[in-house]
Amino acid sequence: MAPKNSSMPPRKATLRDVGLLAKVDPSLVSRVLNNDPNATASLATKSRILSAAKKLNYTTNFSARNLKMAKTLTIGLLLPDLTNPINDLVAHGVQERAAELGYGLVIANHSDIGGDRTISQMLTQGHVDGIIAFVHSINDSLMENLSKNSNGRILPMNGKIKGIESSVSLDDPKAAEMCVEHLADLGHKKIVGIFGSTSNDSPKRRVAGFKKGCAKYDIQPNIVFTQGYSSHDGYLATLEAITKYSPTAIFPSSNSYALGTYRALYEKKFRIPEDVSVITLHNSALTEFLSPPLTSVRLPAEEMGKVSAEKLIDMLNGKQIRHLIVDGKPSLVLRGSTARVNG
Amino acid sequence: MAPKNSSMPPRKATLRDVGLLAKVDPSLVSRVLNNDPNATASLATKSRILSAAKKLNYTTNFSARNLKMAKTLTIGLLLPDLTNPINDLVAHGVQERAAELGYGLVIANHSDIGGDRTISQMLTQGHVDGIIAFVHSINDSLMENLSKNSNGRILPMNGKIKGIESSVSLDDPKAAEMCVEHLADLGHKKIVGIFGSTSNDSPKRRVAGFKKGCAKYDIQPNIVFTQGYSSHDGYLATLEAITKYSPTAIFPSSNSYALGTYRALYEKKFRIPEDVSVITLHNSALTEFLSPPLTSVRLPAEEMGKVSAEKLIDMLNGKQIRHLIVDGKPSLVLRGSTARVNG
DNA sequence: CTGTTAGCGCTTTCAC
DNA sequence: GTGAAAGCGCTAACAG
Repeated sequence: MAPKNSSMPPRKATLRDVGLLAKVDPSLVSRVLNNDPNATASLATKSRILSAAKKLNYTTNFSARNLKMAKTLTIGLLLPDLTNPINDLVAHGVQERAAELGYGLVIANHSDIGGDRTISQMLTQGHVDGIIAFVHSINDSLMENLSKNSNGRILPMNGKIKGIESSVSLDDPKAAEMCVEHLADLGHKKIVGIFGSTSNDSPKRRVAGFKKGCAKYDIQPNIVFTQGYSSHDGYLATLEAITKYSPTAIFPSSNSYALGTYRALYEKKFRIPEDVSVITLHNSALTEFLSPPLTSVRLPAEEMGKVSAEKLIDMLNGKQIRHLIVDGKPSLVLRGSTARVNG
Repeated sequence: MAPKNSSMPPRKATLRDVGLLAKVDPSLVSRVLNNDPNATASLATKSRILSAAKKLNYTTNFSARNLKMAKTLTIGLLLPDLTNPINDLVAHGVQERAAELGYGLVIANHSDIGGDRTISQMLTQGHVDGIIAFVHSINDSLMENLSKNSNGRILPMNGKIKGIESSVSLDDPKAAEMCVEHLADLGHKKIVGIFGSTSNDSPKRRVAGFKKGCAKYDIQPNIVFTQGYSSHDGYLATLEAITKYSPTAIFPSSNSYALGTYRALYEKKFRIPEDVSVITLHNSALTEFLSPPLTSVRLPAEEMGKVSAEKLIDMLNGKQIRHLIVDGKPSLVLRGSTARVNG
């Protein structure tokens, strides 16, 4: 109504403003608004404060609170990229559990220019209290340093990192083994697995499961290793797999690889699953919508997000976390990309 | 070496600590470290300060700085989900330009539980100075409110939002038109476009381009509208398109839709491109790796990210931004999903 | 039940 | 060229 000195933001309300309006001290406002348990206010004042806060549209200034409390109640999630469909599941899990525990979440991805800097700044400059880092989002040794410099406020997810004592992972070995079992049940003997370098923990564990499964059925454990983790790497590896092993089944160990596998088989005019069966790890929107839909072994990715959030926050509260595997057995999701072997 | 009172974090160094070590006042340290132009320090002191800072591993406490300066030098990017492959491009663009301008970036996605709250909190609680919001990440009217309550520190990206005076978009109409042109050039007459509700700006503009293209070639502009924006929606729409129009070409207007289109055609045993051609908007890792690779019209998604970052920061500095379209003509990326019409 | 006090770490006049 | 002082908005003892 009154002609305010328009266009310029009416300075955000502070605790002091609320206190003035409610005729109480700012500190009391603080206590009431935060439901401080060891501070009891009369119902009358409480409601006066609450309505004053609402009227003034008060919201906490987090810079001030963070400065005072020397923490941000926010955690970060570092992802290698934004394209992998399981990121969405993981992020959802992290967000949900973090929120339950009173923490906010920010996401960063390392395809960002200067992502290394970005991520370490998030920590050292007090944007977040700790970080959940999808393995290999950034250089392992960088991660190790960061962890050391930050008193271990980094939790590797989906695999271990050398030099860091904590991690949250899934039962990748079991899942990889199940992939082989499924193929073996369909009569496949000529199987090729596609994996990243075993100098990294996650591929190493998947390879182990793959080999175990192969051994069980007396199958030759053929493996093609990739340079990186992209669909293009999966594509190249598949071409190599075809020429080298003439397989009846291929096991690209990630969704990204699988996309490349489909492409290579298409190019070389192999039909899926009539000529070659394909199976991968992790069920997702992608496996559901590929043509043919991609048979996969489901892993509890969202649950991994939840557990990670919980454990990181435990760590921030001084608890020691070791390496742990998220509960929940992998399960086969039968779609259209696997079939009984020909002949 | 020295047995530090282990395990507990050695309190982070502050400006005071650096000042003490360098024998100068904290305020001088601040000026030097920030290259304050109206403060000249002798070379000697300057170097003493710099080395002290390095020795103590000093980093700015952003909570304190933000509190003092009443801004965070951080912007937020709100995405509808983490699965759409163009997000990666957009995020990269935003990050790069923001960094150039001295701003950090945090990402949030609305598949997050309580994402509405999350995102508005980012703003009102001072985590970020402003937000770039991919359209329809959150409810439009919520976005409008948020914009009003935050003095317009929200910039819609990839389409307009009713009630908000600024936005950054791409030339979707032109791109949609080019899709039709390409199909027409190949002799297609029975084309179906798949679009979201035209009550939203982005689909509306794509539909306009589609119709314009059809008119130019005297083609019937058949359209199937979707409920949402997922692959599943694209799948359902494609089934409808097939039964209703028996098309020789389909134009799913997004990558997500296209995945569903592929799936539906596969299920119904239509071959791509022999029986039905498919073309979509936005070139990405997905279009490259689908089988067959998906012909698309490339739009400068990363550039849209850059421009958005720049314009949002302009807004934060008080400049008025209207609705603008990012420069850069769309271009056809020929892959394997389109072919001359049969017969 | 409520107010007073102090200070988190930083930037910014204003002195000298 | 450098220091002193004040204060951003909040919370946490401690009083009363």
